Amino acid sequence: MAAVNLKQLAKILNLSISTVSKALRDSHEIGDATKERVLAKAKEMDYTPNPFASGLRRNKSKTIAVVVPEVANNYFSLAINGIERIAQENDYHVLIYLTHEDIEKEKGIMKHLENKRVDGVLMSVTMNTSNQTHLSDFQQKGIPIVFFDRICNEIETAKITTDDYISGINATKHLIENNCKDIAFLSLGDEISIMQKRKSGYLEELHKNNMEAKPERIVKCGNDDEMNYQLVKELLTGKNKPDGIFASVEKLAITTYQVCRELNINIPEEVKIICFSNLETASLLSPSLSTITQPAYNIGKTAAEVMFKYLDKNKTYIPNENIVLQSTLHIRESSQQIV
Amino acid sequence: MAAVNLKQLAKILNLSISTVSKALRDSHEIGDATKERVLAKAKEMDYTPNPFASGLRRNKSKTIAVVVPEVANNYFSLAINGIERIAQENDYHVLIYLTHEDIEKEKGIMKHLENKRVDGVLMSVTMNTSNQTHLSDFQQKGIPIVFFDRICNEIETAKITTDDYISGINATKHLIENNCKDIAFLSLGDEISIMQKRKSGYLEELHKNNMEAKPERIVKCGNDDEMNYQLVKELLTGKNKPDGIFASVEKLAITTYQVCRELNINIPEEVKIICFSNLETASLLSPSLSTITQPAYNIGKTAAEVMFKYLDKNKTYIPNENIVLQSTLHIRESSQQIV
DNA sequence: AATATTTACGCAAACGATGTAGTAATATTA
DNA sequence: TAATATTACTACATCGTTTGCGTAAATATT
Repeated sequence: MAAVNLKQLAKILNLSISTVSKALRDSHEIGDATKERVLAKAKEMDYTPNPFASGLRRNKSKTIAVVVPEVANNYFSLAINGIERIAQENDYHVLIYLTHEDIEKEKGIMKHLENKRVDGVLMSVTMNTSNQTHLSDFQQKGIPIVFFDRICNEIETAKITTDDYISGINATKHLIENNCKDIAFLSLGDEISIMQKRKSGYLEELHKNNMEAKPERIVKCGNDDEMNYQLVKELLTGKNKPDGIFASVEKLAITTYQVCRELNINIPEEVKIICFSNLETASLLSPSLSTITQPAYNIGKTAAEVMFKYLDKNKTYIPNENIVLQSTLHIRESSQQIV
Repeated sequence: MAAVNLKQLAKILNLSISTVSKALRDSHEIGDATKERVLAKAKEMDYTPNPFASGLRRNKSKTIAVVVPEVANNYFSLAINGIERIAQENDYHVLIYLTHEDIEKEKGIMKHLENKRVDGVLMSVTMNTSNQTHLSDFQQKGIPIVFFDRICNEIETAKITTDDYISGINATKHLIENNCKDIAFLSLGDEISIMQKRKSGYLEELHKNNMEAKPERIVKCGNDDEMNYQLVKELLTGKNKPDGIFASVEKLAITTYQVCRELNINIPEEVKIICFSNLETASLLSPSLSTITQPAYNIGKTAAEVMFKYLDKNKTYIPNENIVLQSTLHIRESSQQIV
């Protein structure tokens, strides 16, 4: 029942503990015959090294943490998929922590991780993470962080993102080409990097087309779905409503669909919609939803690969590096002018 | 930079290591004044115990593992959400492992976990997990397992499920009431418990209505989406197609929607569809999708709660217990007769 | 005042694996 | 043949915490 350890193995084999340990790690100090004997017995007795003992001794946890706002989210769950794949390939374990967009929870989690429980952290920060001292403090402890998607520019390390600015331009351009004259941008807080970039693209493209960027057309949504619903409803109620909506994240597009359904607003006739999304059912929606789709799986995969590139070399310091993957534009019914 | 440990704390406080350790754990052996002094200094120096050292000493990892087929799946991601919540409340960490429906991967993961890396495992087995010796072997090592959703009946422990049999009956009944005469069941392998129960409900209700259960109407799908697409396409091609489809899992319903779109089959006019699903956008699909929705978050939450109930008492043996939560039927357009 | 008890702390042995330093025995070389 | 190198192993300290036991001083009991 109890797990077998080196001591027991050594006694049975009539060898010393260190010999057995070295034999299992294929050390040159041990003769081939002995190695085979040890390996066979170890397999027979189903020996696996105690991770706490070796972790303590070697100061390696063989574990990385993934810190994300949500998991019940198509983007993040795909990213986790990619991360887990690479971690398994590297014989690493993956701890998962959810912040639920709560900056205090994020701080608490980082505090919990400071004591060498993990060899590295892959993270996407909270929409409220403006101050990042808890992250730089964390780095000071000698544990590397790699950011993906929601990055923290002020922290020096590798950052995996998508071409949010270009995508913001393209999405806006597409709406304009489909005859939108008054485009609203549904944002998710101002703090985070991706919002700023997506919004910049939106503003830049409006500017390029000599369209006015009205402040009231930038709707700052948050983590409260009910409140978001009200905000979008306000936006779409009454005469003076926009004829195009660029939702910066998937859930805001879904909210918009729900509002339109309630208010009996026809998409795309009255208002056209496009959004960042990894929704599998985008093409099955009514109407099918135009999306900018991020390579979520690859983002996670890449983030993990970069992390292991440094962990393998026992480097705890990761220099600044920006890896940008491309999103793809999927034009569907929700954003197209009816001809 | 390097994390502070007990030895350093003790030296600074001019106390022995054991006194510091006991003070931090609020032992009665230590005087109040000393305790305060230690606590203050520990906080000041940002001390946190090394998890490997205490894990090794106490034989406790403060970690549970979640083993599931997928994470990019609305059901499992919600369940993980619930699990993570309870784990955080109990000051536990959550390791995540994905089997991708691969029984060999499942075996490998369990082997990895045998060495006391975790205090307990919450799992939903692979669709191919028929033989469960790797699970009973695992239990023998003294680490408790709690199953949720995809349970393993042969293993004695707590199991959290939903009322799949009743739901199977209700879904089938609903299709029959909406005039379906020839209902197909899209299954995901025969091995797993939930499939058997859902199918039993389906068969039972057919029987009750004196409807023939044709073997060719039970389509055994798998993990390969492309192949599933072909299977569903075959089912729906030609004259002799069913007029109702009961998809046992969400992704098969989505596949069915896609096939119907390609073949220009009208839902619900030509074929009615209902499925088990936690899809957030079910009501926004075209047509909106009728679902049996499982309380995924609560299932995860309950599984974790049961686990901690035993872990708190240092019990590694969890007796058989079946906790059944109720799913809810959401009737939408895809399954209703047009009047 | 003598003894018993409590309080408050330190010592040292674990937990299991790892790696350095040491030691016989054998092999190689001058 | 003696000196040196190599091989194949063992002993032991170490990682950072925890915890049973020991003990001196303070307090309580008779």
